[in-house]
Amino acid sequence: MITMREIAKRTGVSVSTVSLVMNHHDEGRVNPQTAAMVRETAHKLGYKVNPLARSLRTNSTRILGFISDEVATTPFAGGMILGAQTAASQLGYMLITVSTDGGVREDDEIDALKRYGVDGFLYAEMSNRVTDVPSKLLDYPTVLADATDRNGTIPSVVPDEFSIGYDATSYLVKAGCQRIAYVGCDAPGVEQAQSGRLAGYQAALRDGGMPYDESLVTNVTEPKTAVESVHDLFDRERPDGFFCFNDARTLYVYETAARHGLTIGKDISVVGVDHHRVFAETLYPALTTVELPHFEMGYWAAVKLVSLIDAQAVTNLKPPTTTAAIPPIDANTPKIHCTLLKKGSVALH
Amino acid sequence: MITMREIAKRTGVSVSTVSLVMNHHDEGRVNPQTAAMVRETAHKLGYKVNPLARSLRTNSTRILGFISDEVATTPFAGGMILGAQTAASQLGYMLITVSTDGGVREDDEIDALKRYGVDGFLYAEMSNRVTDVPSKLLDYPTVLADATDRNGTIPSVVPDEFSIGYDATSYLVKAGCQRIAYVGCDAPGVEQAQSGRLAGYQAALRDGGMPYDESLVTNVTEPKTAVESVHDLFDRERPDGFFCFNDARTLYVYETAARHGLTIGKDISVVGVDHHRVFAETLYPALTTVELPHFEMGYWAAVKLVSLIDAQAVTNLKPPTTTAAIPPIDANTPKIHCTLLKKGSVALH
DNA sequence: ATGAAAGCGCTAACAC
DNA sequence: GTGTTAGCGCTTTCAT
Repeated sequence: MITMREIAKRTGVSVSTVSLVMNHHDEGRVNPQTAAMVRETAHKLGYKVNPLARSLRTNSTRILGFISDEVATTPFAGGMILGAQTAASQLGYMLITVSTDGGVREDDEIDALKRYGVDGFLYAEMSNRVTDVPSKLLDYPTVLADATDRNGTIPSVVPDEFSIGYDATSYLVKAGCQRIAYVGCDAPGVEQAQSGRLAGYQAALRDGGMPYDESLVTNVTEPKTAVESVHDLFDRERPDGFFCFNDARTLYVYETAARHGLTIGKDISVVGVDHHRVFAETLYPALTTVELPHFEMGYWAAVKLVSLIDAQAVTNLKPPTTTAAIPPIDANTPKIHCTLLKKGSVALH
Repeated sequence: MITMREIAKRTGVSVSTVSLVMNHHDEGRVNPQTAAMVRETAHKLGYKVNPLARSLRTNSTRILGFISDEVATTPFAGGMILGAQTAASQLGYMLITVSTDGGVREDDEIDALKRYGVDGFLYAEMSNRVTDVPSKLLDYPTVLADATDRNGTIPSVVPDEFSIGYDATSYLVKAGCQRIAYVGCDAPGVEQAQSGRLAGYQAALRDGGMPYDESLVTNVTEPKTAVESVHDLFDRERPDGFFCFNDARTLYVYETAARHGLTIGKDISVVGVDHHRVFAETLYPALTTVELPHFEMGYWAAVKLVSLIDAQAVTNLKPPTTTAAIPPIDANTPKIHCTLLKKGSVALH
């Protein structure tokens, strides 16, 4: 490992001078010539600051803690983690991810993260909900992802549920569907997503000049009765378009369609939120999907968190290439409390 | 933050004594009375060692680096991460996870991890393959998960592919199937999995007193032609049992079955490897699944890595409750080079 | 403009 | 048995 002392020795200056230069605190304090030399040898030797040693003095590790459960059970956690990691990496931070499933106690994990000196926390849910932030986080900078704080005091990043419903339904309207059904979800915990998407569905119908008809809406909870109720919807209403709350509900529709001998993309149109990639990629290219912005939520939550920790670190951040589809948000986006993000990608086929 | 100095002051001893006690180096060096006092006040004050400060002296952070790509694109990464994190947590280590998709350069991430002082690396693939370990890892303790090193020098943990094929097929034999098909995969990169599972399939047929018939095997590569070839297999061979290489291939079979008006669990039996949870949970309870031991691979890879770093840290480890299904492996399992793991859970319905 | 020195929390060799 | 001391790599105050 190459240290400041090393490059001080080689340059013939003191460690403090090197420190000043390496931290860009040399403006008007260090001779530009000296500074240049220091920088040069540092670069030549491939010097990198030891963040752990630094943290001993500064009380700042540039480590972010990412907490969530369900990492092992949903395919969506990965996107959020990757988004958060991408932002962290761009800002010179590191991400430590812990999941609290697997029998690991949440409070213990938080303690462990604190021991490792994280500068702040990302607390992520895997489905937009109102949540209680663990009290152990309250004394640290914390940002929620895919959830909002019940008390409204913690900044959070959530998807634009209304737009998801609106865009999906508009797509079906434009596709020429006459009888557009909504296969929703009234399970507890997802009220935010359900109501937002339903409202978007209704608005898109209205803007498309179509009436809102309650009998075209079925809210599915129990897997057991799910196929039945969708089957029922098919028989009763003969919809020609379906907006599905999530992957499971898309499956119900597909199953029912197959049993009725109907082909998606020909006889009926389906737009599903977030269904598993394998469907669209390998089997049902005629399915249209609205992807939840998991990557983007992770990304902007991390940006927000870093801005809380060190406001000026966030200047000159360039948004990630992978999120070309998100609307032009400036570096000072994530507003406090509730930032709306939307991936405008209703894929056309 | 409560430091050693603090508890030294309170107890009236020196910091070094506290250090000795807290590191269990007091045996025969520190008066048991004093030791007890130290321990007591440490406990009372909730003292926790600062691993970062310690690492400055010891060159050991007790942080493990977990590297993989595809965290955002496969639903399986989460299980491995959780397994690794669980083991790390049990052994007093922390896990920093980085993924190299998202445009982040692998070498850069490795450098970053080194800067943060990781003691070793877990390098994970999302499908059992022969891989080249990045040269940047060669000077650190490293363990592969779901992959083997091309040079055979790096320890690795992989699934027992043969048993997967054998168990799945045996299940179909026991279920009374007469014509058992294998829907395999001959895409490049998964040769290990494909050949192992195929061999298991053949062995189970043999042991079941059934002939191996090549025309019952179809190896699917291209999604485009996939449904066709499975359709073809249905028409040509009229199998009554299917062993499917992975979730996509299970889907092809389900699709084809639906189109033929056949019901899984009634007309035909299907055993699929690792298909998405949502299938079994919400729609097709009659599907039988063999789950790849992602959690276990992550878990044992981490155990192995820690044993490389600090052999005696691994004593008195108790295996995680979540892996009750894995065979009784002792703490000294992961053998060097190639440890075979198997989740013996062919779920019966 | 630069360096000496102190100290972050901890470990370990060495004295007493 | 226990304390003193030095030092890990870095930042920062204070002399010079």
